[in-house]
Amino acid sequence: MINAALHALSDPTRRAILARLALGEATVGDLAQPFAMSQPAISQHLKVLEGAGLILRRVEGTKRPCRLAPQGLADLEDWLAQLRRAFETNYARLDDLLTELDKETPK
Amino acid sequence: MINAALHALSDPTRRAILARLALGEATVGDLAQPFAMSQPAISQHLKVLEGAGLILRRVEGTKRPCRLAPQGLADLEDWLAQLRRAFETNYARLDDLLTELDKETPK
DNA sequence: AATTTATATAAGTTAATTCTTATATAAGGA
DNA sequence: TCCTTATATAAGAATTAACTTATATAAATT
Repeated sequence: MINAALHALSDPTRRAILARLALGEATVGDLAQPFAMSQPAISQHLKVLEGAGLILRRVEGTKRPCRLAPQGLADLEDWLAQLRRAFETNYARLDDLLTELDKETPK
Repeated sequence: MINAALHALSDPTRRAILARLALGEATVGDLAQPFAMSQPAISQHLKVLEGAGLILRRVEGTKRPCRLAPQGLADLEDWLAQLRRAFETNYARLDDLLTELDKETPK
């Protein structure tokens, strides 16, 4: 799932869609409007975001209002936190060592 | 910059490389070894990671030891935290709205 | 019932990505 | 110096991604 999430987030248009959704629910039309891009293109991006668990949609007549899915960030946060922990436990010594090496090579 | 970072992270091989580097410094050869992939392929991934500010390299004779770039990690965390806040505030607001709607529709 | 509105899906195109193999470069060791 | 090791770069092939236009569907409006 982290793969789907990061793939979804790697596209600037999709990130802009998320930013817009942070302001509140929006329909596909609302979301498409600010972009110089066709409606199907936006629908395709929304499918990717939904597949990654980053947005939710409901049915309201012919509209499909979208909103952010807070749970969708959890896996990504876990992954990043894990990377951070490993980094912290394994790099303390290395950083000191590299600093020392720098001092030994003055100029 | 966040664009380059997220693009870099969208590839599973590159994420695996970062995970390996979280355990400590490694040369290109070290990094290539666990993968069923040629050395040039790994070098190309490393170039992407370096360009995204996620790794640092030093020169040590003919070797090029790589390590995680603390700033790259920090920037990512900041971005993700910001995204999390956006997700949460929107969720809270929507929650309030739905609660209000509930009150207005008593049973 | 016919038309319009909101969205989805299909098919095709172009461009970007990720590999490959072949080759270049530069430091280390015999 | 010659050979080997470690890595980078170039060029090309295969795959995937991100668009497009055309069309389908289903609810809302007239």
